[in-house]
Amino acid sequence: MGRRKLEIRRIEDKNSRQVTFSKRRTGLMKKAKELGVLCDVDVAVVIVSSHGKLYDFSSNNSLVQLLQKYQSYMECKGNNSAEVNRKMQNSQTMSLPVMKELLHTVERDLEEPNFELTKILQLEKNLQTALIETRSIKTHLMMDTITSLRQMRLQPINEAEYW
Amino acid sequence: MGRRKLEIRRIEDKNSRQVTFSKRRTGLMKKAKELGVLCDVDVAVVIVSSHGKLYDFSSNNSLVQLLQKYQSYMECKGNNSAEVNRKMQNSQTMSLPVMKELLHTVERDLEEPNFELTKILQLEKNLQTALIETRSIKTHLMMDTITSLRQMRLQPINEAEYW
DNA sequence: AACTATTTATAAGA
DNA sequence: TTCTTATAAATAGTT
Repeated sequence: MGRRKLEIRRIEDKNSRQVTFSKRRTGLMKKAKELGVLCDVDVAVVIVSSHGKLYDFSSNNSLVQLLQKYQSYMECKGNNSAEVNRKMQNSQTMSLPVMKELLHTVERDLEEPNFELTKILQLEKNLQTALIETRSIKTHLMMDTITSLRQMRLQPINEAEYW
Repeated sequence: MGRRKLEIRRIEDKNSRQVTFSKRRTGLMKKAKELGVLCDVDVAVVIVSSHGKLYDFSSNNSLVQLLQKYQSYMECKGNNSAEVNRKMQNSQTMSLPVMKELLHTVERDLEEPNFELTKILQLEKNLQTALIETRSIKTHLMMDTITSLRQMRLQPINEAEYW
C-alpha cells in the first residue's frame, strides 16, 4: 500500500525499518481497536521492539484480564484437571524438591510478619524465587489452555493463508 | 475500505458482524505477521470472541514467552523490587494468611511422595489452589511491568490519535 | 465463497 | 521528523 510493492522480509536499512515500524505499529493498533468495537470482541496487541520497548493495546479488558479470562473459561469447561496436572508432574522445568524447599523458605518468612525493610526485602526475594518456579507451572497451564482452545475452534485459522 | 464508509461502532446485524469479524481478524493477523517480519520485532495478537472463542497469533515467541521477556527485562532494570513488593502486600486480591495456609498444605503433600491416585488428586487440588493465589501476584507483577514500561516509552502512544 | 467498487493504509518523496 | 501523494492493499456490500 505505497508507492511501490514491498516484499515482506526484514527491512535492512535501519532508518526505513524504524519509519515503517512507526507507521505500521500505529496502523495495527488502529485496526485492533476497530475490530474490537465493530465486532464486540476483546482484542489485545503486544509488540516488543528489538530494544525491548513495549507497545501494547487492549480493548475493554487489560491484557492480563484477557489472559485470566481464558483460564476461567477453561476451568469452567473442566479442561485443565488431571491431564494438565500430569503434564506439570512430568515437566522438566518444574522440580518438586526445589519447589518444596522454596515453599518452606517462604513459609518461614510468613511466620513472623516483621515488616522491617530487611525482612520485606528477604520476603520479596523468596517470594520472587517461588514465583519463578511457579511461573513454569502457570506457563504450562496457559499454553495448554491456548492449545485446548485452538483444538476447540470450529474454524481454525489456516496459517498458510497468510503467506 | 469497501463499497461504503463504515462507522466504527458495534455492527448490530449479527450476520454482518460475524462476516466482518472473520475478514478483519484475518487482516489483523496478516498485518501483525508482516510487522514482525519487516521490522524484526515480536508481535502478539489475542482475540476473544463474545462466545469465548480464542484466536491468537504470536511471532517468534509464544505470547507467554513474550510476557516473560518483559519481566526479565524489568528485573534487569531493577524496576520491580521494593515498590512492586509493597503493592503486592497491599493488594486486596492477595492474602498472606491464605497463601501461608496453602503453602503449608502443599508442603505436607510433598513430604510423602505417595503417588496413589487419591494423593495425586489431593496434591493437584492444593497446587491448583496455590496457583490461583500466586496468579494474583503474577498479575500484579505483569501489570506493573507493563505500566512501568509504558512510563519508560520515549514516544507514548497517543490514545486520542486513533479516534 | 467470489467479486469489485471504494475506502484505507502506507512507501517513497518533499 | 512531519506532511504529501501515488499506489497497493483491505474490505463493505453484492452476487
